[in-house]
Amino acid sequence: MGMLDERVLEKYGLPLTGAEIRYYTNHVLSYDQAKRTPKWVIEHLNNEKLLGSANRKDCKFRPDPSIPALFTARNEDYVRSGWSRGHMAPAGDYKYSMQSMTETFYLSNIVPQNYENNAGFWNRLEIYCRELTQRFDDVWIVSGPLMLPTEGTDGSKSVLYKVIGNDEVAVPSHLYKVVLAQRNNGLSSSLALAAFVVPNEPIGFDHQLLEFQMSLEDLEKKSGLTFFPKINQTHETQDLCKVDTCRLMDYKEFKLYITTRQIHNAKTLARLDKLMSELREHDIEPDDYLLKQYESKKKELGSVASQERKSG
DNA sequence: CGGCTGGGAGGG
DNA sequence: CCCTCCCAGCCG
Repeated sequence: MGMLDERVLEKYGLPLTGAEIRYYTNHVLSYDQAKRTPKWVIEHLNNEKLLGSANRKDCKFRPDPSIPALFTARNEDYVRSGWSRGHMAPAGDYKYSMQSMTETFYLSNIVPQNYENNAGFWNRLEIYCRELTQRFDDVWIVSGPLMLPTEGTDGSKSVLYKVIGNDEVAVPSHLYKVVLAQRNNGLSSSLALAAFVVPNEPIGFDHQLLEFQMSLEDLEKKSGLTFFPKINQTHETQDLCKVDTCRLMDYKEFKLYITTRQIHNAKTLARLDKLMSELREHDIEPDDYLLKQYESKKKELGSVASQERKSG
């Protein structure tokens, strides 16, 4: 009887969610076909993987070719929507592989993210995660969106989220990141873990990362996900923020970091001068590395200018 | 590092 | 004609 029912029930198949696990060259994710965003994205980092010359300027955002057209997000959904395309597995984690970096630009790895949050606090959190590879041997990171409920004036709770574009891509209220770091000591190893939940809004330099730490259990309850299920429960997992800094760059450190890269990418001498004067305005002392980049770029652009004068 | 926009070239 | 691509230039 039961067997017969099953056959009848499944005669034309059971509903599919599209949430099956999807494998890419160096990241893995589960996709939400209704929200047009990932549910979670996992990646692995070590110090070697951060070396290389893959460049995000050679990449472009595009629909994930493996996701059915009916369920995919498109660039038009994001452009002029008021929301930026925020990577979950960051492009900057894939300097070693052009193919891997290209795949992070698939919209299956992207959520609508507040511009300032993306370029600022979240960016600094990603930089901190990369920095962990200097002090740990292996780092695993799971990132994704959350829609957390808010409480109304009558005490009732509801989940309310915006959707953008014709494909109605869901805008998350928060983003989470679970960071697992392993240090090898000969035959044994130690684990440290922390979970962070960050509001999808501008977060200034007056906030510390620790303010956004959440216990793994609480995040699991809110997200409906079980993270790193193969961690041995009897093995002690330390609080990452007790064994490491969980400190993000402050304003001056960040400005110096950004300006160094802007100098590296500068294409005119006027731009170069502007960047240097901005540093002075903000009372930020250039370090040796920045000055070296500056001198090198100044020489390069100077010679280009003289070449153009000769040919023109 | 994280992003967006405008304009021009070129193909259908 | 429109659309796509690429590049310059811009911002935090």
